[in-house]
Amino acid sequence: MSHDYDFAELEGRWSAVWIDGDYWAAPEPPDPEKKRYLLTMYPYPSGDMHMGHVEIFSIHDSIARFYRMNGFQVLNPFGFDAFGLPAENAAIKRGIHPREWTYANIEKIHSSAQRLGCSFDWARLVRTCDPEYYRWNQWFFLRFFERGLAYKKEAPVNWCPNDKTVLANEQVVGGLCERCDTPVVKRNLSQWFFRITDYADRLVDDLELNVGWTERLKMLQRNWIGRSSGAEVDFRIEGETDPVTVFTTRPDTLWGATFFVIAPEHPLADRLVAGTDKEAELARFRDEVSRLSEIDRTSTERVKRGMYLGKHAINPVNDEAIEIWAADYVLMDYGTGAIMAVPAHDARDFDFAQANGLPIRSVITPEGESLDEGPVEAPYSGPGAMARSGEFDGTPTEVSVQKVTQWLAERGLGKPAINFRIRDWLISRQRYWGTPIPIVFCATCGEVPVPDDQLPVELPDVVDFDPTGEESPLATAEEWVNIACPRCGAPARRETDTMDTFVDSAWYFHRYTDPHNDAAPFDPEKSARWMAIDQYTGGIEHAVMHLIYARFFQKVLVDLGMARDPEPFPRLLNQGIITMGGKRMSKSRGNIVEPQEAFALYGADALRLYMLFSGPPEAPFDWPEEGVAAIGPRTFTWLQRVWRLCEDVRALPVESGASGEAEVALVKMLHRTIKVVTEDYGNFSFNTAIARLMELVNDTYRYRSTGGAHRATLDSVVRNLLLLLAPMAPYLTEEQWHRSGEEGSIHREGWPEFDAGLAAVEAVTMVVQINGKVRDTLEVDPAITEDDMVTAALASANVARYLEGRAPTKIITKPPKLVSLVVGS
RNA sequence: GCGAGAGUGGCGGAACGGCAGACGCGCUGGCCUUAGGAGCCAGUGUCCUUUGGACGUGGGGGUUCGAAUCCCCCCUCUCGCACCA
Repeated sequence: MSHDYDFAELEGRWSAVWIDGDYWAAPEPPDPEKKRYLLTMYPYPSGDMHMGHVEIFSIHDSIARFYRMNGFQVLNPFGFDAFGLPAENAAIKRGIHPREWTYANIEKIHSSAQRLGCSFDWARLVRTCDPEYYRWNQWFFLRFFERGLAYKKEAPVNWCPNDKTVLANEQVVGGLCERCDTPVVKRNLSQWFFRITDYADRLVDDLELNVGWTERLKMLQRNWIGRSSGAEVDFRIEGETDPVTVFTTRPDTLWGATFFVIAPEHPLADRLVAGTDKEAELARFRDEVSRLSEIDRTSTERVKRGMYLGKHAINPVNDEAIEIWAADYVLMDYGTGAIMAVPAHDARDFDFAQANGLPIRSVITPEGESLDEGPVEAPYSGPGAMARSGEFDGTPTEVSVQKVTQWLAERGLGKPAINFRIRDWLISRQRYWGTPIPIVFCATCGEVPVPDDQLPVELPDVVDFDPTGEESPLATAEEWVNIACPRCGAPARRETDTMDTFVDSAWYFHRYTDPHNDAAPFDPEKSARWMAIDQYTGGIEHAVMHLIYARFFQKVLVDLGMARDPEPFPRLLNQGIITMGGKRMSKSRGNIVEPQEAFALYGADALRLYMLFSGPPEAPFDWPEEGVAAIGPRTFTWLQRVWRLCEDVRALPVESGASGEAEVALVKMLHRTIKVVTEDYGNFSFNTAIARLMELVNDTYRYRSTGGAHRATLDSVVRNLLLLLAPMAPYLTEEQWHRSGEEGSIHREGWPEFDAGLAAVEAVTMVVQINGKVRDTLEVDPAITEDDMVTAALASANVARYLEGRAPTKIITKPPKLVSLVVGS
């Protein structure tokens, strides 16, 4: 047996043992009290794993192993988010099938994850591009369709001219395509949507259940859903029979409405100008607006533009006739596409009123101020008392919104209303590599769902999957497209769009609980045994995509009777992103670092420790310029140091040395280490856990270098050190565990326990402060009384020197660590 | 513009109302070695001549016996939303 740390040899050997022995299989059924479902976001196979994956898998795997050693029954599954655009684009570039490219990458990541020592339950591996998986996407689509939660409508949608497909709102970031950064344009298309807006309220309310989410993430979702409550108010329109409804969060400012604005695209605009000389002007204006890009239109720098439509609206609270304008700052797809403009109390209305010489009337008086009779200098949108509002004058903001709304409702002029920013989830994609939407279009029957027993609708082997921009590549598979209508048998055509891949990831965590079920997506009973997920780990970049879609799906599953928990992942750990030169690591930027070189030079354990030691899991991590070489000095040499310590101890004669003061000190250090390292694991504070273990190793070396050789003490140190290190460095610890003659895997051992007496410190450093400045430190018994502390402090020569004979006017004691003396100057 | 978070040695980071800089990198020195980009041991915030002391956590103010930590203002950076009525 070699005595060197031959990481390559031992890591290869143990990896095979663990995998062949199915070491990480979750017990079935689990004990409900002892179960832990630990999930990490499954990767997209766009190549080999990169350092971002290495980081999150290192964190996640350490958590999983820690729980296992603490006696929990752990489900720790893995899979691949295998459908999607990059596969197709790569395939087009290389002239191969996306499937080929995808499976090749799955192989790479699969083997890298095993090489890294991830303790996934490999038998549960899920690949979303397998028909055995995606048939259930189709099955869910049909359930959604039955309940009216999936529907097709024509609407202006986000179109990425580069990827030649539509995108959901969540996939447009700053007006650019989330994947390729191309500016997105609007196109009017008939598309499939999931009715996520029906769940908007629950999605906001239930955020509170996610106790293990950061406030930041909850707020991100809250903002994205954008719930605002207020009132809908009906305005009569000159020359129209039906009133037009506006949405406002400030019905208390109704008396200050001095004009009325509708979106240029609003159908009312056409009717108002029909037959007047303004017809052409409106057409021109609308054309100008439509040619603006999303980015330009939403720029706050831009001057708001609009035109008077020549007609008036009647303010229902005072029957005042106010001008109706069309303006580009009012959006057709929020609220009702029409607003009442209150320039005195809304910055946008104020800007527009000033630019167009429209009247401005203040109707809210800030607290403690009287109504200003002069011209309004700036909009005031804060709270205050109502004014110039008839019977409501003096009503404060806290109650005015509610009172006015009620007053409107009683007169049939309006009602309470809630508006959301979130839009229905657009799930159609005009691309090949995805789940076919299981719908058939029949001339007589319309949209006909594919019957369950005909699922899966398998993806045909289309040769030309280059997107045309007009039609999904699936449309070229004539034999596949043209089928008989499942209802009437007449010739019909299949839907040729595929589903957004975020549908796949919206429920994959349920599939893991029952991955081989061929009669249902999963058995709800099996799922209920493991759900909800006890700890989810993954990137923050999914804050408003995957994490909202999956929460939505979960709620639908609850409504379908297939799930119990309202929230799927109440605890979520977002790892910090890995950057290189300050830029996010990504395939498209070409700054990906793959782990193979690190595996070869330093091994998986050193790489894992390097990632964990770099800082807290949530902190961003900039990959160093020296690259992989940084692993050497930071963690590889330390692992060698641990290795040598183990070998050194084992070479000592069993009867060597005698137990004395030095041994007791070392044992106490060991127990303190067990205590704090256990706490650190509990807080996912791996960097400090490693620091504590380094201190233990340093103390042990110091003990050896000063002649210490008590074998029994050292054996205990080594044994516990290995156990504490095992979740983070699974290979070295397993090897040394066996070299020490232990039976069985270290990863199936129980977590070490500390002796409270031994872990307690017997002397603490007591600080003596005078007027807040440290003047002396004394070693004292932790059980010291306050009186003894003061006595000891006053007995200090240093303290006496600073007191210069003066008696302290105040003495503060914080036993046993601090005495603070206050003296007058 | 609105909202949130963060600023600590040469570097990654500890501490989060009680000895600032744990641990590590880097650097310096010693030991060992035929040799070392190996290993072991020690030192390493800045300034002052010292035993010892002064200063020090982006800047300014405040609360407190005591502030990196709590509060207010400002600066810088990062992230999110961006005409959402």
